[in-house]
Amino acid sequence: MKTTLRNPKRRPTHPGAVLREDVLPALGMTQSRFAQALGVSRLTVSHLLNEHRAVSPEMALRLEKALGTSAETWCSMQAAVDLWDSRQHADAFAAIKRLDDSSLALAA
Amino acid sequence: MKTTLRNPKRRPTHPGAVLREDVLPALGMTQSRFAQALGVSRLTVSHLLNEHRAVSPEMALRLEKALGTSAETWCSMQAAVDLWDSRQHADAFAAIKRLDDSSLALAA
DNA sequence: GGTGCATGCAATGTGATGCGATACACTGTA
DNA sequence: TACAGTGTATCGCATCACATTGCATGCACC
Repeated sequence: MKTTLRNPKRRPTHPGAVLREDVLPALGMTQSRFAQALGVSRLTVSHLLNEHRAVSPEMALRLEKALGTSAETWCSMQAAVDLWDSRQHADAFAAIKRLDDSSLALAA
Repeated sequence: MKTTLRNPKRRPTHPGAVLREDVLPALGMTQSRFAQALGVSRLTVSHLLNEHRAVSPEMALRLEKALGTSAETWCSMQAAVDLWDSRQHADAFAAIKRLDDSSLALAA
């Protein structure tokens, strides 16, 4: 195997999944009312819950204010997904070689 | 006080500052050669070093491959800056009110 | 069956942004 | 003087978050 610490090959949980499976059911709110509470359109919530859109920093702050959860948490979850997705086509970075202290002086 | 754990009120360090003040000097590389090593244009590096551009997930992976530092670290630094910036005009979210368990059932 | 609500999705427009290319100006050094 | 390194401005391109409108489905209730 190539990777990694724990959890080899699964995509990290999308923040939208948490909202869809945990938060909204716990609140007993519809997407429309949740969207109203956040001050965004129904579409924005729908896209987010279906993992068709990422949590933006502003959305993270909205969730923080509405839910009391830290915006950092939402951003971290989103960043994990973004990074995982980017890693999937890591062949784009295959040509990048390590620059360590030994390579710098010589690489003139 | 409104916030938070330790809350310096200072803008978090931009990842570009780390590259500019620590990484590049330690490597003894010019921006142009660093850009070559990363496989991006000179402009991209320059903008990043001057904090005119954010570290994208792809750029974080490039830095990870070239420097050996984890992409998560770069993304976390960037997310901290983004969140701090968004918080500066938090008045945009002032209308959002807390949705706790007490408000849900009644809020029909 | 009909009505209305909740949801998903497509199309369109706007603004922001990451990136590249080109170009120009400034600075320091050979 | 000439060149390398850098900062910055402008254009063009692609992506994306978000709003709006419209349309479709599924479901509950009358």
